[in-house]
Amino acid sequence: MGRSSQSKAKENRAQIVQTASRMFREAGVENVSVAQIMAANGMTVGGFYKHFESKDALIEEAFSLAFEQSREAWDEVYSRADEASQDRAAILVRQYLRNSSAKNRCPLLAFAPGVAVTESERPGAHEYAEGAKSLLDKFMKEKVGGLCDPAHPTDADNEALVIFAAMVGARLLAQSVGQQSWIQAMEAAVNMAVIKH
Amino acid sequence: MGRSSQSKAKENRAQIVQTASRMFREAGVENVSVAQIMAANGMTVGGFYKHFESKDALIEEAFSLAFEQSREAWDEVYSRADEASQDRAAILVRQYLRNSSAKNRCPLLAFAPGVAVTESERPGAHEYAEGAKSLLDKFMKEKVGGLCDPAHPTDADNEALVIFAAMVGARLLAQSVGQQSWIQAMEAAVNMAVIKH
DNA sequence: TGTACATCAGTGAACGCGCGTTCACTGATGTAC
DNA sequence: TGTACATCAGTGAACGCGCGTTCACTGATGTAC
Repeated sequence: MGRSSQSKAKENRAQIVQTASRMFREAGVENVSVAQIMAANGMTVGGFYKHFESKDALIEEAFSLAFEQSREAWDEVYSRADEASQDRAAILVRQYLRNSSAKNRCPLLAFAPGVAVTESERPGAHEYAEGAKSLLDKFMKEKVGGLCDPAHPTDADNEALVIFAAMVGARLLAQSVGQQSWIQAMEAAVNMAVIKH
Repeated sequence: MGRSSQSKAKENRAQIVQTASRMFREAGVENVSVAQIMAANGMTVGGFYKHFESKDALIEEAFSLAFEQSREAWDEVYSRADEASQDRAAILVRQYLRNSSAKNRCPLLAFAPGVAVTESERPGAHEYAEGAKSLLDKFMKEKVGGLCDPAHPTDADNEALVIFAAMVGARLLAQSVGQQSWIQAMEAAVNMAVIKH
């Protein structure tokens, strides 16, 4: 087991980020060790630092990748939705609320900071904020046809913001409370709201 | 420094739970050690296990206390609000969104599980779920005059659920994204929604 | 009330564990001639 | 093309650290007489 070729090494690096992104979403950043990530790729822990400066650096890349893939998934939902049919944003919301398996967990929730700490202290805080903004932008673009001016939101902007916040909040509460009837009521409620507006 | 009196010991125990509840909300359960909690009460770590079986047991009590104090705070907001004036739930929502200091952080967010794990694995999961349900119950009671049947929600139930979810989701996104203009827009949006309905 | 003893709240050092990180080493890959 | 050497991706043991927990000990409190 000596050196890998440059192309293989590059491939390994990408694999590590992808695996970490998945494992972080499934179990949380704190509950996944560097050694576990390497083992999941059939490697040992020592080699990790040939690719990354630290675990925090990996967290940043893994966060960015997770949000990127979420954006792609949202685009796919949009593209599958019949252009002429009902509100496409409503379809996204429905998908979002349904799709609560561990593997596909939304990074907005999986990486959410339970507590707010100074940005420099929390690894990946910058990437999380950027990713959250990008998903919100994508939602607003579809819902109200473009980014609103945060300083002067229109009524339509505000309605869309509420639905976005409710969508995220509903899934947070649903997965926490873990009572099926409440989850269904939450989903029905958000679905109703998104259709009405 | 020998034994404390029984009443003093009981007082110390209550202080530990109160201090832990505050520190957990400020910095997160994972980022506060047993030794730190004891030091904050002017004690050393060894005595902790005369009061609690484990850190997990303290977490459970601290969670319950935090939710209990949140319920009391909500009651106080309700009682201060003029009975005859506008929607009292709207006042609560406004308070909730404004009150984002670290010390008063809502346990719904501070203790939110970023990832869903089996209930037995995550300390305090039961207390969190119960606390979340109790706050939702209190909100629904004020907003639609009583607990709705989760299996057959009315339209008013659904609207209240959306506002509750949006309130929580908005604060989660606001503290994460940390961009003041977005926070204000989020608050304006939720305020508008709660007043309209 | 006073005395002798048992109790036990609190002490602080030590233990065990998992984690992030380091390091000397290996051997296949890349490169210069 | 072949050969000699340098490079460096990956290995796996070891280190340092913080944490939850344990334990022998202390001495004021509680209790029995």
